Amino acid sequence: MARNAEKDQELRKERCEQILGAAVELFVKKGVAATKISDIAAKVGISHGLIYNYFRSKEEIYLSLLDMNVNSFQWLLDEALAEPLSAYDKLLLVLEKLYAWKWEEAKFHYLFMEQLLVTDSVCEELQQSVMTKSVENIDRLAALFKEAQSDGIFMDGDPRELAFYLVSLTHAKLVAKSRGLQFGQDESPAPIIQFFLKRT
Amino acid sequence: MARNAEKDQELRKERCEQILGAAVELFVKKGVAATKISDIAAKVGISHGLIYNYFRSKEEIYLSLLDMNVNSFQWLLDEALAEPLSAYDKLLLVLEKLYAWKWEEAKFHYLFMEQLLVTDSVCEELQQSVMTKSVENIDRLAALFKEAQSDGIFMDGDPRELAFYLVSLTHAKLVAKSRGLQFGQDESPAPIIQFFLKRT
Amino acid sequence: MARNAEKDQELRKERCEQILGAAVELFVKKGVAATKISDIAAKVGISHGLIYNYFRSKEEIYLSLLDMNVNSFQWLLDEALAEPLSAYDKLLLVLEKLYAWKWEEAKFHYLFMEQLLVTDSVCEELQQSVMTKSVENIDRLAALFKEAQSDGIFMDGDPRELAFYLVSLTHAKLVAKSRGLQFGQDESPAPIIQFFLKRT
Amino acid sequence: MARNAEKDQELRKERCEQILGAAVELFVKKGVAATKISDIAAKVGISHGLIYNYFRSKEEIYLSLLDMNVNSFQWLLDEALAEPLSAYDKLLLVLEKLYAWKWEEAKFHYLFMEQLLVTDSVCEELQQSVMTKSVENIDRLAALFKEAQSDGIFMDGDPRELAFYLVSLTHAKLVAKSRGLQFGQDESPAPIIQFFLKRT
DNA sequence: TATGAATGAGGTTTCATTCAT
DNA sequence: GATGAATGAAACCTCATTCAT
Repeated sequence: MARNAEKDQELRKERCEQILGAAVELFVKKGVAATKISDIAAKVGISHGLIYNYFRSKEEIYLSLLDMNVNSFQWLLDEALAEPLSAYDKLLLVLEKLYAWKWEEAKFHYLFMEQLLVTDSVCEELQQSVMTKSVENIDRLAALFKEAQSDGIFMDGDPRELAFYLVSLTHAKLVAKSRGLQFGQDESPAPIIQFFLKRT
Repeated sequence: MARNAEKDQELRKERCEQILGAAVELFVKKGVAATKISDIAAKVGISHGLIYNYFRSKEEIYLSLLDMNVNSFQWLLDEALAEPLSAYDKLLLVLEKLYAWKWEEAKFHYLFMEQLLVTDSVCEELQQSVMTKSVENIDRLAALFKEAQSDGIFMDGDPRELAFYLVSLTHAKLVAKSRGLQFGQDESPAPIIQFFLKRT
Repeated sequence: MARNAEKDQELRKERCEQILGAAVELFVKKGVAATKISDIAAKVGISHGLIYNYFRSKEEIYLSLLDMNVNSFQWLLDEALAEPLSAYDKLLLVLEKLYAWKWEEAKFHYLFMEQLLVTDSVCEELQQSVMTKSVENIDRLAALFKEAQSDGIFMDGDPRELAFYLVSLTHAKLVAKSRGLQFGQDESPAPIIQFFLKRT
Repeated sequence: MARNAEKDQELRKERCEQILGAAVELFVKKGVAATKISDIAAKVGISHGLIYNYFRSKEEIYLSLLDMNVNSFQWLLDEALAEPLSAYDKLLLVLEKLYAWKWEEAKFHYLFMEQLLVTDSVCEELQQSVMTKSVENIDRLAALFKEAQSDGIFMDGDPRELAFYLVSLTHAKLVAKSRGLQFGQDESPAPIIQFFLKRT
């Protein structure tokens, strides 16, 4: 009995993840409004009605993804910052972790970050909550930049601005990769760091 | 009695522009699918029915914007390249022109460039035509980078990759600006060029 | 002044006829509901707005046509019956006159007769009035048939039924002709009469 | 848990038939353009949205009916021709079968036959396909007429023309019946054949 | 749990009609 | 008289969501 219930829970969680995975892919490709519940269901291979056993609405799927995504970025930072490394190496680590994200996750993150403040598609309170976390994340990145600047290896400039550019460039590299417009030979995002090195 | 035909034509063109202006703003803010024809009409201050005197469908509005936008970028490059300047200064000029775009136009351009290859929302032939132009544009930018590299002042690297990053960074600066997250003090995009300077 | 007013009246009448002519053609070809006011205007070569200087509504155009058409059939019968001919020859004359109608007029007449009783597209009172005339017309034709039967040359049978068949066959011949499916060699509808001759 | 797949399929087919039945009735009564999807839905007793679970558009409903109808006429001929009867008796059988059609089906057939060549409402290819079948059908009827003529009992004349008249007269009798304008006493369409008998 | 028929709010689009010019 | 921009009611169609099975 308990075993079954436990197993059920696991299956349930797996289904949820399948649904979210399909959804993020479609949301990124076509936009939230243009993605139909039945598209998601078809991608997972279930009937559209079944989606509602796992999520109350399309909105809820979107909000789940949003939340997961911001938290995911937060964890990524947590992990990198916890390492006993120099600021420069921590930044490198962040880059690599970001770059290792599934493309859709990364894209979703970026699109979402961009649209958060302009859009009225997200309810106020959530917007606040996610925005807060988002700004916190940027600030922690900025703190890293500041540290790397005082180490004398990074270029001058507003650390928050530079942090934002780092995310943008990583995103651009991901976009290029996803397009098959692979520039350069290497799979690593490390060269992006070079943009921020001090000129003599 | 017929009205003044010439004036009519002018008014018609003006209405088209009003509609396109409202549309690009909303498309950028909420996405094409989430933008209602009646939203556009309301923004212009006309009835939804009137939109259809000027465009056959929402799709046609989108395609018009697409075409205008790619051409607009092309013209921008044409103008900058025609100047009797060094590669570096031409790049600076491109940056300034890009930055002087209306925010929505720039955003639309970027979003579109990103989604062009991933999406199936644009009909094949148009996609081809716009894609061709888009790639041409990047290539012309890349040629400028190459020139600046051989002048010895720019960093090494695939010129097309760098060109893509230039556009991305400009876009990022625009996004930041539109958010009111103005980093730094200056309105000029010139500092972006510094990212690409050679390190010693 | 008076001259001008008179001339104006004439021009006005001409325009009305142009409009009605275009309308009947389109109504027959595509049905009333599928015919747009702007279709009619385009066929006449005027702007759609101008139609409303001559008719209050699309409905009014339809009703005008209806009225004209029923009256036209009535006149046709009046003329044929007024001739000093045998019943048989009068019928022949009716046939020829019917056949000489413009195709659209004939088609409109037939379609209308068919639909009158089944449809709810025509307001009650008009339906009554036109129906009355229509039945009168059939009855006068039937009287002719009866006369021809008592002359001993026509087949037996309910005269009204036979009269209805006469109209149907004429219509069928017109349809065939309009299709370019001309059967037989002759342009005359006279052979139709032979269907009704007595067998020995 | 999935429901019984077979039963589902059956229910689905039934719904389709309900919809088509309601549609043909309304199309015949008011014309395709004047028939609203919600009219059809209301007649079936379902919501308008449900129609689109079974047909992609109003056009598709119309095309389905068209196809069914032409095929239905073809089958009717097949059956009659397969009987070991004289040409005359086969014609009689065709008449009876035609007359036994549901009124709407017959009316639709006739209206459609009439409008096929005049209209531009049907897409070219389908028009070709249906037209071909339609002409084939008329030709097979005509062959019967020819046979009956050589048996010496039928009047002279182009067999295709006579075949077309046969259909027209049957249709006229059906119209008369549907109107409650029952002429004569009998329910049988047989007397129509007498029109085509040879005169001495 | 799983399905897909069913609903209906809401979007897109059409077009009869009006009206300023 | 003549035009065509403008309106808005009403049609078509979509799709999130519910629910019987």
